[in-house]
Amino acid sequence: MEAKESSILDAAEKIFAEAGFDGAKVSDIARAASVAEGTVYLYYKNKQDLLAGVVGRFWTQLTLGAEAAIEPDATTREQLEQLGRYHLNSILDQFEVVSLTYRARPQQEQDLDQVREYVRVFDHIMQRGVDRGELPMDTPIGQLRDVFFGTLEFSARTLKLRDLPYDHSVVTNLLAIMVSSPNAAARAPRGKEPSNRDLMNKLKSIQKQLQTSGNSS
Amino acid sequence: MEAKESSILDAAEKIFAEAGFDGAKVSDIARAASVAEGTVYLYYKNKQDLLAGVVGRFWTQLTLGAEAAIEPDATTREQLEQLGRYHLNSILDQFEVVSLTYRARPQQEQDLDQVREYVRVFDHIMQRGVDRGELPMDTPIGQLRDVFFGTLEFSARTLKLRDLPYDHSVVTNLLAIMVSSPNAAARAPRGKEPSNRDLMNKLKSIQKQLQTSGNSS
DNA sequence: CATTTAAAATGAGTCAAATTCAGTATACGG
DNA sequence: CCGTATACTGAATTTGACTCATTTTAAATG
Repeated sequence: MEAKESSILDAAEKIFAEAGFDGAKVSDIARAASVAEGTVYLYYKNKQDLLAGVVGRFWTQLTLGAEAAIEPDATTREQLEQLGRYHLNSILDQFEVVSLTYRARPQQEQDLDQVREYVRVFDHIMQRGVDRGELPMDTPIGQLRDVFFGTLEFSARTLKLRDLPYDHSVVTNLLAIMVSSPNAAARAPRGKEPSNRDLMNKLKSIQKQLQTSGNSS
Repeated sequence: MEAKESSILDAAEKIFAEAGFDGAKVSDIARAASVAEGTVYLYYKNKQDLLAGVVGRFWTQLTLGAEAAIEPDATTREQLEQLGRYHLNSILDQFEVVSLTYRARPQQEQDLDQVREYVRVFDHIMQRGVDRGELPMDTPIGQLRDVFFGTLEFSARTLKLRDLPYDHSVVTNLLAIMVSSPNAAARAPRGKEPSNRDLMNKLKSIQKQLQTSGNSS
């Protein structure tokens, strides 16, 4: 049965989440799934592998959710905000499973495939942004990805530690940092250097002046 | 003996680092420390506690090293760069122990005290920066801390994954983002938007043209 | 020194789970 | 209805953390 496998995963997710990896007994998981202990081992090589199954499914779901949460024709910045909001919300919500991700990646192994796939959602947004020239990229995408996910994950941990709920300012501030805000110039009139727009305007006016001058001569 | 305790820690660190927490047998650690298995339990309540000892010692060392790596009268930005460089180097260097930190923090528990202490090094730098008005703070320090450590940790993971060595650009770019860089404008001439310098040059050339035109007429 | 006593160390034995596997049940094609 | 393959079971095995009765070491005392 196909359904049995997912019933085992459900049971495992529940037990792992409430007891942690070490605290969860395979026998408990088997019981919760209404299955004999040996049956679990027909579907998963061992307890580690079972955890990988749970965690992998979680990240796959997360990828689907993220793709749904992003409006295809929003600006890059808006999309990043959508992803950021979605990501932070999700990992806060399922903090236990996220933490278990580290346990599913034993000693020196590659990341889970499903995590790598999830991360691609970010890469696609950024790539599109660069292609369209919406982003003044002076940092490689790969590095910005670490900024994005690293910051959000650590922020989530901090919020959990302090028992605080989702805080949108985390996402807002992160984006303000990562993407030099489109209205930064308007917001920050204190810089001593003139903005490009200022220069461009002056340039246009001089050009007009030049044309006029040329015509008249 | 005091020395015996640290010899056990040394052995544990070695075995944990090469075999991971689950792979490490207490009997192996005992053997490596030239001590009977029971003796380990005289110093540490259990295997978890032993791991906490190893990890705690690591972060304490890291705090000392960080304080030594920071020049007291450098600017805030310089200090952040020093800490960033030191941090990234260290966690790359002892990646296994850093990873074990997650295992030493079982299910929902507070961070290790030693980690919290380490993090204070960052807070002090930032606080001083704010007090002196060197930083245009529009994001709370707590959030910037998550940006700083989150980014560096994820970057380290990425580098390890790709088998790459320390990359200073990670620190540089992080700082460029966190602290609005003083020379950012001058450094990035390649964006599709013309840089200020480009505009300024064009402006100057047009102006010259205008003058010439004006003179001739 | 010999002797007492406390502290430190030992390692064989206990025990809780993860994992295996010989045997049993179920389903399905002929 | 039978034969066979597949799915399932749970008792038996194995592994390794942890305990504790016993032994060793070291310091204090006379």
